[in-house]
Amino acid sequence: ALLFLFQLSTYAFISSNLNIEIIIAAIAIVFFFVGIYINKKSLHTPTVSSLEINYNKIKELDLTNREYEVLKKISEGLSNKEIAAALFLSESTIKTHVSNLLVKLNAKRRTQAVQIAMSFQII
Amino acid sequence: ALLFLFQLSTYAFISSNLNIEIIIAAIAIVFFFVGIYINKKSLHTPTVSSLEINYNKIKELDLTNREYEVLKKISEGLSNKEIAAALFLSESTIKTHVSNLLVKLNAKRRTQAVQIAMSFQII
DNA sequence: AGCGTTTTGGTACTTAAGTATGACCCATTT
DNA sequence: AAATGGGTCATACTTAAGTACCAAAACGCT
Repeated sequence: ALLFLFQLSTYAFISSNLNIEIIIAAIAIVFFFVGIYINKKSLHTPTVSSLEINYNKIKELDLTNREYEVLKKISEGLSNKEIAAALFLSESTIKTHVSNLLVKLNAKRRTQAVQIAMSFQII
Repeated sequence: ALLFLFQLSTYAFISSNLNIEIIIAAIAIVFFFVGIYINKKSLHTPTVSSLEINYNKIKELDLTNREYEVLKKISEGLSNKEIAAALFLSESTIKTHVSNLLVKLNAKRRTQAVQIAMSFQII
């Protein structure tokens, strides 16, 4: 893509009879933004990795889909009743999931579960 | 600086008798790296700020020192009893602080308080 | 069809969290 | 000296959270 852009620039210069300054400016601007684009791509990998979810860890912890869904809702600050309403389930079911969740995350409380989940980068 | 670079490019082209492709390539490369540099500068500011604590927001929320200390302990996943032990206070005192904290953060639960505090970047 | 797991839900219980109110101490401000 | 704000702690109460145990429906898999 870069090579194509470069060849396009050369061709545009040879074939056109535009002002030299304008051609140079155009090339400069294009490659300026190409630089920005490439840089953003390469930077996003390490930057986002700290925000990316470690799916392997989720499997390693043996969290089921529902348990993980509940975990995310807990981290959003929802009560069991609110989670139940959000997922169209009974509060009993949420309590079951939460209880299993705490065991798997080795947490005593939901607040600690959130803390542990963040340290594992699974939320 | 950018304008200077641009003018330098134009001057280099006019005064030299180098191959056109080489000139274009040189300009492309230079501005490509200028783009990377500018992008890195502008990206680094918000990246770091997302990890910094917004002390103005703490004042704005009218949180006292103790309330803020308790908030941090809550975010670490500690129970009221554990916070009391950590700060050498009674559980009653912690409950008072937590209650005031929830009002000031407009939260219904401690988990929500953590979520709100994170969104305000005060923890 | 049978097996294991997931998901769901219930009852009964204990513990933690959160609210409301009042009181006291201490330092700072008026 | 009196008022103010921060911090401490208590009692009494309500609500939420969490545990233990059980049971059944639902799902994927061989």
